[in-house]
Amino acid sequence: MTRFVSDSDSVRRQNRGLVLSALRVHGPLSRTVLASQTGLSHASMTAITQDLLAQHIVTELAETPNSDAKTRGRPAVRMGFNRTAAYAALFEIEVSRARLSLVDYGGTLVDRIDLPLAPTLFATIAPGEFLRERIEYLRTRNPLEAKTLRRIAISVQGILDRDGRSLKWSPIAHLAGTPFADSLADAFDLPVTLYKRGRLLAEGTRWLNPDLHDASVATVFVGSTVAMGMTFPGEILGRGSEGTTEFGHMNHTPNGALCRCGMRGCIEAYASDYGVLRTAYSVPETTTPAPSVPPQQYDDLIQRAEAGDRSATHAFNIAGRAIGFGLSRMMAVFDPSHILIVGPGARSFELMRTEIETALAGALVCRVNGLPAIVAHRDEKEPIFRGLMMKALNEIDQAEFAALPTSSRGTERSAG
Amino acid sequence: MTRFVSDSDSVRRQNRGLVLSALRVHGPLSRTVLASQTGLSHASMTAITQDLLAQHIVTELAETPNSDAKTRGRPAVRMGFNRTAAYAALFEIEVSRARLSLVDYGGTLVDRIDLPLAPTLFATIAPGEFLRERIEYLRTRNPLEAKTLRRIAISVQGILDRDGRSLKWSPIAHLAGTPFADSLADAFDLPVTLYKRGRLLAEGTRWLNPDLHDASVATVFVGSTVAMGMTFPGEILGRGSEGTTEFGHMNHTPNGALCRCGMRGCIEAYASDYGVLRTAYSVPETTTPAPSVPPQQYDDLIQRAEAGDRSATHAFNIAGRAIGFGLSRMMAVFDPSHILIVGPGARSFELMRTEIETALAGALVCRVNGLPAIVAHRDEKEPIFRGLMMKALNEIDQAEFAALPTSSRGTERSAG
DNA sequence: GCATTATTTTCAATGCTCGAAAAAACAATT
DNA sequence: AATTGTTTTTTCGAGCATTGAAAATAATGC
Repeated sequence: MTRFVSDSDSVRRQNRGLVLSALRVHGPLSRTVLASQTGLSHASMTAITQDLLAQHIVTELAETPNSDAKTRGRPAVRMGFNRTAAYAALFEIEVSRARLSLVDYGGTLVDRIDLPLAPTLFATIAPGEFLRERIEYLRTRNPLEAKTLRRIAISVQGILDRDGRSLKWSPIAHLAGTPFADSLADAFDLPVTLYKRGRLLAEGTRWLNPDLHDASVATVFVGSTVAMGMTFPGEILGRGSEGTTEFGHMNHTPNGALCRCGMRGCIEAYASDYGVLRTAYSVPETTTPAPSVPPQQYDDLIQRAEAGDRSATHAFNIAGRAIGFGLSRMMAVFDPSHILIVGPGARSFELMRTEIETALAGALVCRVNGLPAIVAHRDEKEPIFRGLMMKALNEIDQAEFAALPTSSRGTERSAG
Repeated sequence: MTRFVSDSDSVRRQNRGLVLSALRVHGPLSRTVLASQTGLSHASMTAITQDLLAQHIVTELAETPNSDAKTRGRPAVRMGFNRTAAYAALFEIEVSRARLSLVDYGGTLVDRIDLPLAPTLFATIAPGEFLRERIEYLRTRNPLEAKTLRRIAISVQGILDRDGRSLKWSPIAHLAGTPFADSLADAFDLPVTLYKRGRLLAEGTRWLNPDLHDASVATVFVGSTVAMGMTFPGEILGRGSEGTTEFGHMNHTPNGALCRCGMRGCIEAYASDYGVLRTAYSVPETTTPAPSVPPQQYDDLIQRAEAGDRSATHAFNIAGRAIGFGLSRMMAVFDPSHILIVGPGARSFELMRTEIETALAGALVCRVNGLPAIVAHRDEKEPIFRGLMMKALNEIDQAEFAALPTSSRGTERSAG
């Protein structure tokens, strides 16, 4: 069932959620602005903010005695998140590194731990155990915040099962198949959620780039892997597995180059760092890819190609072709208005551009709707973190705080 | 904005919609069953059905004096749609034929007109004009029903614009670019909605096959074209353009066989009737496809292949390969639990099965999640009609009848 | 005719929203 | 210093849809 009975409870949840959502998107707002943004009446706005204040979810901002913009009338009091209302622990797990961050309800970083990840690590210690220890450490280092820790959110790479409770496959060694999310949930008695990295990248990029809010966007990561997330117009944050793809492992050429995943002909096998290097150095396509490539080596190749080196430019042409046909094929199913190329490979975008656009031009959807706008952004770390944090905080907003019952307004109503 | 303010109005709309939806899915139900199906209380059920009865949207069924199943207690009175509450005109436009049906609110066919469509027709007469005349004719032939005609729904082939108001491209000659939906809406002052045929096929198949309700399904049409629609678990009917694809025009082979759409290497160019015939008769891939293929010719080829004819089986292998790799590539974006092959080409499914499954087995998603269940269904006309009808009736349910205000219950409340 | 049983309705309470009017808080003017 | 104007925020009563519990209804079985 997707649709449920609606009653006064769901009305309250919906409208409180609307208010928290508006604050999440726009930052601190006055009641009047909040009313017009959400579409609620001023009367309801008063009632809702009174509740949120009483429950210490938001606070009235002590406005700076800002003399530069004096306006007439009663001054607006802006409401902002009470940063101590909740905390979230955010884990970003990648192939060779991990990072654990503690953020407050307002979205400010409180503490952070960086962890290198040896490929053999999870063969030695159970992932759940390892993560539990790190979070425990973070909690002892921040005892005050630990008390109101409300959620653990984890960014992972690979294929999640339908419930999103564990990985069915992952490029991160020895991680798939272990029930680390559930063991963390048990250990800390907190909700734990897994998110696919490529999808967080897409949603995070949009948070950092509000123009993309009314667009449909395919955000492609190009680097040590190839991944893609989709975002749809209007929706602030997709629910469930919406927007996740296995783009990097879409077939490009039947029986083609060997991919790290073990299959043959994946886009990643041509367009990721190891794929491009393999082509450039004429290593046979069926050679098993190394677990990781030194960033320096990849950068050097880009520089060589930019300088005009034949085998290097050829390799990027092949990569662009793979990405281009992949996008062209994806567009038969999802037709975005914008395509973003993000990650280390974005630096080589101009080297791939012609091949990508040529491939796209061969798609009927593109002939009919025109080419989508294609833009490259270098940095991927910031949007991934932002996406993960926004997911976690939004979950607290909607699933926990919006659902809270009224703090018994109007106690002395008995008289009449 | 996707989310809106919730108030008592939206509560009523939601819950009335829930009731109408339950009746649409399960047929006539008693108030008690309706209450447990929707999750609403018996008290609310009484209120809602009273309104629906007063507004002549549903009627109490005069139960047949069914003596075989005597039960104790007050007998349940089942509620069913009032068939005269509304009527919908349904147009199915295809490349060489069109069909106009008049259905009542209960889903019963009232009248139907079949129309052959010459390829030059819409060059002679504006599509909007042609459709208007046919509907006008249907209305004069059914004057009583014409009075409560509430909606016109049209099944088309091709690419719709983002609002779904017109076709940006269509295999139906001279149809794209004409604002026939809007001119019909003006002429009759009624809502007119366009739906993509491949998507209706997917949704209609699910209405006829309730097992598929909790599954994610890719429904592939194989015949004079190749098309695909997606349905998602739980959702009764997808909204907007959800579930539409251009699967038939997904690229299979760069610079490959010429497709009817003018592009090269589309799946359709290999797997549709003209594609298979072209391969079987070794016609060059770059030969312009005929506008349509006699069904007999296609059937003959299937029979020859079934009999073991080499060039015929080869052609179906090529077709299966195109469909298989298309599905494998689609699964990087949408990963269904079931794949349905529907249409004339479904008869040749066994000839394509090995190639399809081999291609799917090469996808990482399939290695991880297992192969989806693949089933063939011959008939496509019934599910398309059913899908179109259900779309139209569901729109009347939700957008019109669920949104109706209360018929002022409890007039004499002033006393107290 | 009366007990039993399942369905449906009635009733009072609850909780949310909303429009209109009032109150509050400040700037500008007299 | 008091008054007026402006904008924000709160208060108040009305309206509406939901709900649980109790009552009414309509049949069967004995």
